[in-house]
Amino acid sequence: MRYWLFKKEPKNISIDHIEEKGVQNWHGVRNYQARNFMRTDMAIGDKVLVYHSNSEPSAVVGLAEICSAPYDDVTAQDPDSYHHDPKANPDNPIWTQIDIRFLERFPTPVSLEMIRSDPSLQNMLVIKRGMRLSIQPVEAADFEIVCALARRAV
DNA sequence: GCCAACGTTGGC
DNA sequence: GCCAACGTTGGC
Repeated sequence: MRYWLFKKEPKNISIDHIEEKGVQNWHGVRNYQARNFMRTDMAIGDKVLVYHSNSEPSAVVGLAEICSAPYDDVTAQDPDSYHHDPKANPDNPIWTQIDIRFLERFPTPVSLEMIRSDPSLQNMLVIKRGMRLSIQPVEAADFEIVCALARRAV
């Protein structure tokens, strides 16, 4: 099993949305590296840290799991979509999405600052300068540490 | 295939 | 809202 961090501004998709819907399609990814993670490296059951970016504070706020195979992100073909890509069409959908299932909301969100100040989490991609990937692989050890921090009672 | 210009991301 | 850092685009 692999571990991932999915980043989104909460005004687009938040842990509230994911909990409410139970299953959330993760659409709107328009970066080839992030797309290729979905296409080739993810499997059903992989665990996903849900991260709120551009937030107060930006933080890992919950846990989900991959619950579908990758499939076409048709919002790319919709001229009215915020995520429209004029190069995408049914013969060449270009972009991919995947479904995640809500598992848990963390009692203690793990903020960027907490990750940055934890000596054992210094390899996490999310704190790397200039890191903008919206889908990032996470090491198993880092995943366990983040979950342990997040599940502490406040 | 280089690389400058541009648009976007996202922390602050 | 600012702006550093990055990915993408397109002229050459």
